Amino acid sequence: MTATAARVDSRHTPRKRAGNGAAPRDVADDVGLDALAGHAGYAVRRFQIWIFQDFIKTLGEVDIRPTQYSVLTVIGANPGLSQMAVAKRLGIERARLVHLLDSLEQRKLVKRIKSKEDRRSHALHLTAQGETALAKFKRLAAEHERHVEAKIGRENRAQLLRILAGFT
Amino acid sequence: MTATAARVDSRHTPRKRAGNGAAPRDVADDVGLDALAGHAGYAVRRFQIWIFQDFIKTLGEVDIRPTQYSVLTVIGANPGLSQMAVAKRLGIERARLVHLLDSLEQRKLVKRIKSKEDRRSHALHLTAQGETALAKFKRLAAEHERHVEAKIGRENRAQLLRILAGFT
DNA sequence: GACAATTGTTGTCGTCAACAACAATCTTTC
DNA sequence: GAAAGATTGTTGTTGACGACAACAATTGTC
Repeated sequence: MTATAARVDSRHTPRKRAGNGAAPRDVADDVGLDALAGHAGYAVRRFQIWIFQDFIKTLGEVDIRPTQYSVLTVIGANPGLSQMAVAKRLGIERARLVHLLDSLEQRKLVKRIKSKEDRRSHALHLTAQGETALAKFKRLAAEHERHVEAKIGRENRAQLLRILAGFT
Repeated sequence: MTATAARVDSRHTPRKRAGNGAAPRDVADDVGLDALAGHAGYAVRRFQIWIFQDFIKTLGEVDIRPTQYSVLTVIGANPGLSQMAVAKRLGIERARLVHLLDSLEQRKLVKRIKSKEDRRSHALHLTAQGETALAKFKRLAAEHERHVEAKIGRENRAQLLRILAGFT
């Protein structure tokens, strides 16, 4: 007689599964989500939460979050970019990028160099320390990608990247 | 992969705008993102931002955000659930659900009914008003899904749902 | 040279996830 | 049956993040 809270008051509960007489194992296991099953946004949101948590955990030893990683990667691949260019490319506000760069600059990973051509802007570069650090970050990120493969399957991950290639 | 990756090629198409404002397609278009192209998390994040913005915009006339919609849908499909059960099923904190329900209850869409079996918990139900409102929300959400199809293709959307079915 | 636009910066506001603490209420254990 | 422990709803804080607005310095345009 332990199924007090676990048993859903099934007076008005619509029949979702036919004849499933199994005992409820956990509270939310027999809660139907049928209406949400067909929504792409919900699935994508849940997946994105999972993938970010794994990224944060996998890169936890170096204390790098996904947004920081993307900033470092873009700067590493395109040295000398302005803050505006980086923000526009990554789809983040330039106001937000200020704080991100403050943090990364304090950690001696990037440096802002006053541009000669346009004295309003800063040319962004990785420090030497930042380059070696980014190499390590990339190895950990590759490990994270393997976690993704293990989670959804190698072929499915490839299809996902193909489907969403237009958003990068 | 070292510092030689300064690949801001000479693809400078100097299409300078006329004195008119707002020509957002110049600075970042030729910035290489090669390193991020293979990262599933980045593509998923960008896609999730797009899909949420379209959802918020499409359901803007009724002022319903994705999380609110998911809460209403789950309650509508499973009346009498406790807050704990809803939170666990949707993967949101029960602390967060409190504010969400406060808002939805103020709008007369849901009601908390003190449970008789477990006087700590609340049984969640849609109001009559909430049920008719949810029907409208679902029509708008279906319209949003058509936007997704138009964006990534009907077949790709179906594959996406299949790949991410385990996360719902 | 006057005027508009851009860049980096600072600030505020609201959303969201992650915790921590608490009172009220079960549940377990002795 | 009472004490100890766990659960539920609630309040609060913290930090990451997106959106916006305002500002000084600088650049471009007329």
